[in-house]
Amino acid sequence: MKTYIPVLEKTRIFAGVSEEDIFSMLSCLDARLCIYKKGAYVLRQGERISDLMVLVDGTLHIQRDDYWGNRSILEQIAAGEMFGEAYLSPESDVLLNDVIAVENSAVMLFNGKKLLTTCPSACRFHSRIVQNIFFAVSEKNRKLVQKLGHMSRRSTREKLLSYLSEEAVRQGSPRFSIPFNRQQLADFLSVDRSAMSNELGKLRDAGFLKFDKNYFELVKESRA
Amino acid sequence: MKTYIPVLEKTRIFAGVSEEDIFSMLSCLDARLCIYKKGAYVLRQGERISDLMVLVDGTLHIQRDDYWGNRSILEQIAAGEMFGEAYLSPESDVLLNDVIAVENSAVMLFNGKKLLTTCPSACRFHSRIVQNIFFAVSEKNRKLVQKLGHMSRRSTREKLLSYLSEEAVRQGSPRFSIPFNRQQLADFLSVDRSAMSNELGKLRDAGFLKFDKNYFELVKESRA
DNA sequence: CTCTTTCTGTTGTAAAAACAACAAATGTAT
DNA sequence: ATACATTTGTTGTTTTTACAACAGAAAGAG
Repeated sequence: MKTYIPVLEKTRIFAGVSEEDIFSMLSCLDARLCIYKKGAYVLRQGERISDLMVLVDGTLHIQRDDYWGNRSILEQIAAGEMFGEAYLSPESDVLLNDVIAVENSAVMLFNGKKLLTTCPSACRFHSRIVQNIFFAVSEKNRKLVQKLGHMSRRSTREKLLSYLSEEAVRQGSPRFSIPFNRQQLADFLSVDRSAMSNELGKLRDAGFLKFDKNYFELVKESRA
Repeated sequence: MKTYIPVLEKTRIFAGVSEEDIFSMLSCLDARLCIYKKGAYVLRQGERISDLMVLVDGTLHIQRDDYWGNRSILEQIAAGEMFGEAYLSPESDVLLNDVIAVENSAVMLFNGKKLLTTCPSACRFHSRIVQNIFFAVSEKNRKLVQKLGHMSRRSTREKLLSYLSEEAVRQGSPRFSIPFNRQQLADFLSVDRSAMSNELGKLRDAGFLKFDKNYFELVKESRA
């Protein structure tokens, strides 16, 4: 578990807290480490959780498969990011989504109640951490709204352009890589993969963008 | 402003705080009251805010009109609910959406910074309030995820059934009213109004549901 | 009450997406 | 290197949606 303290130091939740202080807080927060193989479920729809989780290694997808087998990916979690923060409230219901490991991953769990209530021992950074979590939930909130912005577009083309142009802005360059393959991107935008591939082809032919695998380049001068 | 203290007492943010205590905190939190006429903009896309807002009277829509005029309603805010909580973080960017009053409304503003940092005067309930806001953001988070669940459905029919069945669960009855008219519901689900009306007719004819205006009734035995 | 505006359901048409099936390209394991 | 599995692009068909236009119902104003 000690191995991952340098990772924790760089996470949002422990922003502004030194490695030694993190170490001293681990036991106070009931910290545990769980390892998941690629493809394994980390959490399942319908579960009830009360821990805050931090992905310290690997990649996760928060997703849901509906009754007919349509998968939709809500979010990709990268190492250093937390998840489950929205379920720390006492009145929160069961999980609505599955969380699966898309590659071998390690997750660190922290007792939610102890995180939110002042602990008896000397956790000087307690209020700082609560505020950090609050900001993190806020940020996730804004991300969800942004994603809703993509999803609310009517056509596959618009969804693609909405997502890709946001990604270009976010990564600060018209040339960027996305963290999805085609099927995953389709699941993320909730569209059909082949139809999306087709639309990508049209956008390329119309001069809007170039791409190779998960590498994209948006082009200003389109000869549409 | 005093008029609305009983309203504030019933809000999430002031849960567990008495009317007198709320009154004494108003000045400490820079409380201000703003009145908006039906149809007026409360906030506009691109603005930067640092206040937490509580709707004390009326109804608001958080929505966005895209370049081509397609409106999408992200959320309806009812009296007693707060908004803007996700923008209290220092690193938050400009607003992505408009907020408009769908009926005459009154909004109370609180200084975001003062809410999050302990104030010099005797605000005994400060940490309680911070936690309240945290839970509120978490709840909004879960709501957004739920809405994403509707939006990720492929067809108008599935979107409708997803939304309506959730509403039935939420209101604890297969008979319920929704807070939208047809155009607003279409904007909320990001579909075409006439196509949606058509689909509603088909669902009614197939025996899935009955409706009259914004009153709906889901039927178990469908003769589809 | 009458006029006007808004809201809702219906229909036909054009456009787009889902679906299915397949081939080419790429990646992986042995 | 070969065999096998996965990913991606392409095409044709079917289904669904968006769009437009309109008529009846309901609501609101004078």
